[in-house]
Amino acid sequence: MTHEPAQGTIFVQTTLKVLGGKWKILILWHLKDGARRFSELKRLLPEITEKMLIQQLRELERDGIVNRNIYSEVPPKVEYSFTEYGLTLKPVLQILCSWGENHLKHIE
Amino acid sequence: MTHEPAQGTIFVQTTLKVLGGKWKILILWHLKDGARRFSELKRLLPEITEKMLIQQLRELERDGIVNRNIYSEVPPKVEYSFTEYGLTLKPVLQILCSWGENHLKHIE
DNA sequence: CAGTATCCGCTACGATACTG
DNA sequence: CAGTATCGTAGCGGATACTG
Repeated sequence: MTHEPAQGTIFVQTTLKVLGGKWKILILWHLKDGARRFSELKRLLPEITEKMLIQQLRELERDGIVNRNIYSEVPPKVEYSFTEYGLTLKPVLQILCSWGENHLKHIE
Repeated sequence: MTHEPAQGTIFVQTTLKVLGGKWKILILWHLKDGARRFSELKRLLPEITEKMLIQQLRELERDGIVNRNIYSEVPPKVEYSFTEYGLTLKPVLQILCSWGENHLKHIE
């Protein structure tokens, strides 16, 4: 499938709107193999602040990419996972990863 | 090819470093079908300022993604195009575009 | 045409403290 | 554990004017 540059611009921008933000792609990367608890994500992304983590998760939730599953326990437990629709992003994540891997080899 | 999440993080971050910046992906999108002059890119991206355009082009040049071809004419003519290595990004751009196209259908 | 050079506002992001 | 609530700031990006 080929795209006219003019039209394609809109499509690319759409994707960028959903995946934009400093942390979203990285968050999704850590969700791609299964659900993660809030605290797990914090541990996996040591640089991120709680504020940013929750903010970006909320936006991904609003865009229908991730689910927020609340377990009514004590202590509280919340897990984030891909929605079925969110799974369509996996090839995107995969190619971003592969390109980066190749680029590291290329520049060393 | 599957990646361990831990390692993969580095790869994804690498890609993000190269493609990061508000305009880079869009600039590359317009270069993907052939060389473009500076003024063409300005016209194709009406929202971008000259400063940002040149800045992002320079960074892409430094990363070996695009070539800057100067024609010693009057008036001056400069064309930007993918390097051979930069062409490896085309599949990435293509998938970002396709996903966005599908997402637009999905949300309407 | 293809840039540079300044100046500056905004907001995305961070640090910290607190809560159900 | 899983969040809120404030407050503060760096630096990304915009506006404008100028140049080879």
